[in-house]
Amino acid sequence: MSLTREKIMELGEDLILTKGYNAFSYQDISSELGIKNAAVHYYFPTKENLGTGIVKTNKLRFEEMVDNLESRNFSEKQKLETFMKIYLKSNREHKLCIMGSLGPAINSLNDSTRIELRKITEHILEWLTSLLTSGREKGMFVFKGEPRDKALLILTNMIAGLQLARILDKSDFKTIHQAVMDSLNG
Amino acid sequence: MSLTREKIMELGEDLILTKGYNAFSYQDISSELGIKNAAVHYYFPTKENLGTGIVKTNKLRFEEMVDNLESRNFSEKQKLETFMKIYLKSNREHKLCIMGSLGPAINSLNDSTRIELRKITEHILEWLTSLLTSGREKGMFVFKGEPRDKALLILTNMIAGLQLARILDKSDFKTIHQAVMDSLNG
DNA sequence: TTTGTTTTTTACTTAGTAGTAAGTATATTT
DNA sequence: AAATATACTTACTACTAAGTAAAAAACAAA
Repeated sequence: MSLTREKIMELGEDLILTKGYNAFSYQDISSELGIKNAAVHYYFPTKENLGTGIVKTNKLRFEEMVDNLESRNFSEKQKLETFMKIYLKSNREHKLCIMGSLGPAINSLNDSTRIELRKITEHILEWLTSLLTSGREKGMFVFKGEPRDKALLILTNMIAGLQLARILDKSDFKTIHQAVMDSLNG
Repeated sequence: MSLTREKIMELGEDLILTKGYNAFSYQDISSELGIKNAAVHYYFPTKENLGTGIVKTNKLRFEEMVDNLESRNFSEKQKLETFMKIYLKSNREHKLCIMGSLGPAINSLNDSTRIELRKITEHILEWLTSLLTSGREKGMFVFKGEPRDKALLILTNMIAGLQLARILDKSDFKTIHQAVMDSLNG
C-alpha cells in the first residue's frame, strides 16, 4: 500500500479525533503532508470515502486487538485493562475515540460512514458484554444487573469521559477510569 | 426582547444539538425563519456570539431549574428525576445535550464559547455532586466512593448515552437511564 | 406629520469548501 | 522499445461559508 495513502489516513484520523469530522478539510491534510489538494482526492475521491475508510481501519484495529488478546490467553481482567489503556492513551493525547467524535456528528455523515460507525460500536459493545459475562462467571468481576447494561455504562463512561476531560481537566478521566475499575470489585 | 432574536437562538440551539456546531450555518437559520442571512448577523454579528449566547441560555435555564426545585422543597430523589427527565426528553427528540454536542467540537470553538461551556459543565457537576452528597446522608441514595466520582459517572452515562442512542438505538438510552437509577439503590 | 431609531433587505466581499479535468514524470509491464 | 499503470500537479469549477456596508422599510415618539 502507498505511503502517502497511509499518511493521509493517519492524519485524517488524528484530525477527526481532535478537531472533529466537520471541522477538518482536505486542505488541512494536503498542507500538512506537503502535497496538493488533488493528491488527497486521488486516494480518497470524496470525504465520505476517507471518513468511512478511517472508521473501517478502526474496526480492523479493534478486531486485531481482540484476536491478539485471545491468542495470548489473557484473563478477562487483563483484557479489560488493555481496552482501558487505549482510552487512557487517548486522554493523554487530548483525543476522543471514534464513537465519541463521530457520534455527535452522525446527522452530517454519509450513509456508508454511519453504517461503519454503527458496526464498530455494536462490535465493541458485544465484546465488552461477553467479557463482563465470562469475567463475572469466573468471579473476577462483581457487579449487579445484566452484563450488557453494565457494558453500556462502562462504554458511556469512557466515551464521555474523554469529552469531559477536554472541557474540564485531563485528571477527571483518570478519576472516571478508577471509579469504573472499582465498580467491578463489588 | 425581539421575537426574531429568540427564534434564531431557539433554532440555533436545535441545530447545535442535532447537527453539531460545525455542521450548521447562518443559511440554515435564515432560510428556515424566512429571513435573510444578514438579519441573523444583525442580532449575532459572529457565529461565536451566537454559540456563546446559546450556551449562556442553557446555563441560565439550568440555574432556573435548580432554583425552582429548591423553592418547591423537592427531595433529592425528585431533583434527580427532574434532571433525568431533561435527558429522557432529549433522547425522544434525537438530540444531544450541550456538553455532548460542543464537547467534541471544543478545539474548533472560540475562547468565549469554550469558557461558557466549561462554566455550565462545572456548574452541573457541582450540583449533581451536592445532590448525591445530601441524598446519601439522608439514606435516599446508596453508592460507594466519593460523590463527585459518582457524579462524573452518572454525567458521562447521560452525555454519551444520548450519543450511543443515536448510533445504535433510542431504547439503549432508556436502558442506561434505568441502570443508573438502579445503581443508586445499593 | 416629521424625525429618529430599530430592524431588515439588497448586494456584496473574502475566504474558504469539496470535487474534477487534463496533463506529466516515473515506474512497471508487455 | 512501446504500452500502460502509478502517483501525482496544475489549474480549474461550482458552491458555501462567515461577514459587511449601505439602502430601505417599519415602527415610535415628538
